[in-house]
Amino acid sequence: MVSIKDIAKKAGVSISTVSYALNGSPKVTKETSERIQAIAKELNYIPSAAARSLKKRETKIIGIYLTNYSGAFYGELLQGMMETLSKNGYELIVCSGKESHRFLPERMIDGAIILDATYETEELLSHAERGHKLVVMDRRMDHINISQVLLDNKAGATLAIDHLAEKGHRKIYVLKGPEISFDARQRLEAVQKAVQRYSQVEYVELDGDFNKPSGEAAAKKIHQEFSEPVGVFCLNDEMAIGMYNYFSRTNLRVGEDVHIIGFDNIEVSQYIHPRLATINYSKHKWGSLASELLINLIKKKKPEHERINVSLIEGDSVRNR
Amino acid sequence: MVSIKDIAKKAGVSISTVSYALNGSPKVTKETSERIQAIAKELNYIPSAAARSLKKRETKIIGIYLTNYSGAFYGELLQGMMETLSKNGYELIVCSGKESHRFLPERMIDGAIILDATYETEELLSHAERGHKLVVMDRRMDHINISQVLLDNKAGATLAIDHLAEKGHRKIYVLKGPEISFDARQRLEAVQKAVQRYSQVEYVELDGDFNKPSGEAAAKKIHQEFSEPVGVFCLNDEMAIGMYNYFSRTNLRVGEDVHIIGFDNIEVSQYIHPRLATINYSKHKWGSLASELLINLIKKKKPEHERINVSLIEGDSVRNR
DNA sequence: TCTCTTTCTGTAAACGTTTTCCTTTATTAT
DNA sequence: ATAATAAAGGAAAACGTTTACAGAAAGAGA
Repeated sequence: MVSIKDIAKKAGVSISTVSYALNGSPKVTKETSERIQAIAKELNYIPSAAARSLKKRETKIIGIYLTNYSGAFYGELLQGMMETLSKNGYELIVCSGKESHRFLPERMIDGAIILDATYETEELLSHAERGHKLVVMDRRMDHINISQVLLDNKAGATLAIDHLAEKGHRKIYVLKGPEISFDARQRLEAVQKAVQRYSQVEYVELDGDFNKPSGEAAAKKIHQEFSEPVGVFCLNDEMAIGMYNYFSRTNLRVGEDVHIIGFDNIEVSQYIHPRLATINYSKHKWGSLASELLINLIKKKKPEHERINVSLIEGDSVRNR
Repeated sequence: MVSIKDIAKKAGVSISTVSYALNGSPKVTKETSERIQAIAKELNYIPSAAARSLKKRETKIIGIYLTNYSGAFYGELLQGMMETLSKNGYELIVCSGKESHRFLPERMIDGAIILDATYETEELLSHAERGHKLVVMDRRMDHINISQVLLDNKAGATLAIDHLAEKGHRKIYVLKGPEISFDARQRLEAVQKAVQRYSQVEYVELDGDFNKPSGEAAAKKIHQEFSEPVGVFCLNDEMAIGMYNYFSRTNLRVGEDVHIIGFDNIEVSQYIHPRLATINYSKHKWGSLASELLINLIKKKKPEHERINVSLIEGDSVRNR
């Protein structure tokens, strides 16, 4: 491996001069600098990331922690992150797998964005305490080294319940999410508050885990006790898709007997039939804002708390009762 | 930052003993070893990834290069990679963005899997020449440091054309992919060979770029010159979805007037109506096999060339003429 | 008692950079 | 001619590990 030492030898200068030249420092003449650059190119020199980051104590890489890469959802999010990060000279690496937790404390990365409910808040806190910079997208945290950008889950859930109620539904199921998910908890909380405003609606909670099979299971339950048209708020679209799967094998029709609204507006939602009513928000903006806050934090700015707005998307899966 | 030096001081031993102890070397007594471990924990010691990889010349991280994270497709693929990699003590990082190209030569990562047509073959070759280990999934390369695992595009494309022909279609459109894509080129080549076997079919090529809008554009063209039922082979599912979008706004019906078959079997394909006929393969296996070959390569084994099998999935988007 | 092993621990070099602080040389002012 | 200043480059320490090698202590065999 050719190092800065080899260049120095060949150029007849010291390694410090080479380092300065390669980093465009004004401490070295333009001529020597150019000569050194030429030699570096000629020798096919490539700096060692390890050596540099050992010395500089930075890597110019930031990590995003995800539970799973489950398709549709993350594409836009990551795209948004990438854009603002690379504008600021950073690279993004997607970390997954238990071992990748070491990236942050070992300083493989300069900061991290967290969207992984399985990452213990305790652990995050201890990282922040050591001086690492974080942005959380999936929990509330208050710390000098942590910014947060959360979805407006309450507004979204309220929008969904109101939509069902306005369409005349008197029996409303809510398909819950996993207890571990902050978004699920917030949405459920808002739902419970919202239904209180409609004294005449019958409200039933069903267990779910944000995955399709739990949607199918819940649909089965609804099917079994079916007597009149009902409304269903699935706390995410994924489970709503599961419901579609189940009902397609029955005599119950979505948008006629069972009126479904989801949350997230994932890609599939617009292609299924009937179009799924859902709560939408810009995943791209969510990602880019998170990155922006992280960069600010690294630049020693104050931690910030932001919120992403949501809106209702109507679809034929919810119609008048 | 607490380093092994601090531990050594506190334990009253030398730094080498600490290093040995922390790495479980048999050169140090169990007692001292345990004592040192305890002190390390107490001081909250965390090794420096940079220092270690500078010395050991390895990072235990491998990178996957992707053009874009476009949802549905990559989820399973990455999952497959993660599983086999973490079984072998490696972490996976997803690299994207022009700057991330430096990860490999700078030895941020021990090896890379390539699925990014914009990565120049020249560049890959020069990396391999320097001794870096690669697995390519999107091109053919022969080199002592490069393994490859490719889809059986030819079989897939042939299956698709045969399916349309068997269903009695006499006019067949093929919606091509971008010139830069190896998969697109291979599929097209196989199509051209396959249609020759059906002397009575009229065969027309349309330009596409693997994205939805190009599917819509092609659909428009088909619509304009429509006179009788036709078959269409979209070289990927994404473009087929684009066609559905277009035709849903016309009087032409998919599965009746326009018979569409795709390639990839992405998640959406099974939810759109009518179900898209397509060519399927295991993305999970593709990913895990690629990882396996890379690990073999790193272990100084010989490069290997593997192929992923494909199969036909029938759907109501293609019916008898 | 002496030497030879064996077992444990320490010394120091190395990995490839960056950066602080010097030294040399050339330039200008006096 | 001399001193003061500026400009360009070099020496060396530092970042935090790993590891080849050397050394010391202790027990065993003669």
